[in-house]
Amino acid sequence: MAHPALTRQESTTATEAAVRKLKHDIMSGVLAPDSQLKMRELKSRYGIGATPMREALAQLAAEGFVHQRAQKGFRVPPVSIEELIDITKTRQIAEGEAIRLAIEHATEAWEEEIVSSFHVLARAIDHTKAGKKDRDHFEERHHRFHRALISSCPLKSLREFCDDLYVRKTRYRRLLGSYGFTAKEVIGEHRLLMDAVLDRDVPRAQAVIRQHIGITADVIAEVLRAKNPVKVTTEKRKRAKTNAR
Amino acid sequence: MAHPALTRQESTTATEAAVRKLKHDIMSGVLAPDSQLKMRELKSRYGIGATPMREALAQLAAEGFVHQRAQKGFRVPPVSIEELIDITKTRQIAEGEAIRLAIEHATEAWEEEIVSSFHVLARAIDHTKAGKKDRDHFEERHHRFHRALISSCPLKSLREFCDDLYVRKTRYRRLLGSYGFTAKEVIGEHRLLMDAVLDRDVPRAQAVIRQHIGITADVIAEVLRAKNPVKVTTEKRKRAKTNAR
DNA sequence: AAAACGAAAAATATCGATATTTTCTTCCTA
DNA sequence: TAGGAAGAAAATATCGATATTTTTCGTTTT
Repeated sequence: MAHPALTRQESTTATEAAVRKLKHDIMSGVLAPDSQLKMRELKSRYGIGATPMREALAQLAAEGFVHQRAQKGFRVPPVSIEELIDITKTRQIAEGEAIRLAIEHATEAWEEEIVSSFHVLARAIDHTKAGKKDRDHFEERHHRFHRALISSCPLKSLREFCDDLYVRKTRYRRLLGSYGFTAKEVIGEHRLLMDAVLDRDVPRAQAVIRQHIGITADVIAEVLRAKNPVKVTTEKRKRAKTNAR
Repeated sequence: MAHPALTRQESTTATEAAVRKLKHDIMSGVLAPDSQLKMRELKSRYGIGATPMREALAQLAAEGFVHQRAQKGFRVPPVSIEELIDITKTRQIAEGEAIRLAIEHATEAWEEEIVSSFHVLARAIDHTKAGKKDRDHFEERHHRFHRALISSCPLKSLREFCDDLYVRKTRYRRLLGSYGFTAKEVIGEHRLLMDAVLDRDVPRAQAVIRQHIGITADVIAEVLRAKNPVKVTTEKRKRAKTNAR
């Protein structure tokens, strides 16, 4: 049976489980940016064989969560301020359009989901103590709220694009641990968003979302720059036993 | 190169070759929409083992070129008018923004690439006889021209999104074989695009690109509807020996 | 007959071992 | 002593076989 290292949830495939866990480990920074992903380590870490491990890597490579070079294996993508800026500006455009469409196609269910996801988010922010588990807890609710804002946008491709950009940016946010906003400020920011959208004020909603996306990125970029003045790329390292669970 | 089954190009991995060929076969309609992709057949068709085949499928599944269901294997994605419309509208928005940015960041190299890719495209259209090889030839040049239009847009994420939408729409175009435009009309359409962009007239360029994207989609949708009044999804079928080469 | 059951067959998912390529060491040479 | 083969070690990519799950198709039961 399959139980070696980590529990494989029932009715789920080994590949799926590996994708989920590997993605999480990359997003949360457990696996450092630019570090090499060696088959040996991955296999034992996630307790599966080469085939599903490789399949998971291929899938994540296609989504951009890992980089691949023929015959050179896989690595965690590096982070760069340039990419953060690119993601941010693109997201300001895409999400601006998505919010406009969402408001133009407003429904009651959409409003309800915004209100309730905001409530849950605000509560999570208040209770968060920056613990590891808490972080996942917060991120899940934060993601849900942002998805809710544009959920009534009828263009699926556009919604998915926004979601992709959201996720890619989240990686940057998470790699920094906490970043100087108080709970009150964070809640306030999101309340502004909710209010503008629920008022169905398109220009204001667009302005607020653009500002929200921009200000967060600015802070992240600043911290990134401070951490690593010139190159962000992590230095070579023999092993990362520390992270090896 | 690119022979029937085997012939793995040097310095290329088996997986990469499989990805390339499988993607082509799906895009060009050699593998019918909604048909099941059986490992046995795929392995022999592309002349590789299970591991790289599976890896290729996983990669294409992440990009949306094949669908996957746990324990049920892989299939060619179905086509639907709804998806075509979704892609079209989203692309009108995304490409409109990308063209605006491209014009705002115009460079000489950008203009040159537009002019030369247009020239090559026009020539290809004139010479095309709708043969199989010719189709690939035309598509390559058509793709190049559309990439050129937005190549000076500084937002990589946005450019890539446009490209993704372009490719997804191309599948619909290709699945229809030819569709009632004369060579002169097609060239004229693209010349309008080129002129508007080179004049650096943002509103006009946006209008033309939106119209260009929309009109093509309208024609495709019409043909699709005619072909398959109710459901587009292909009927079940035991085997597709015809295609199995 | 329709539903329900249960092997047998087929297809998917996974593993362990092997072939291939890259990287690292060591030793030789100019 | 820097440069560079040559061989060893490590890592990647691939294959063939096996375990697991789904599908098929007679057969039985109501």
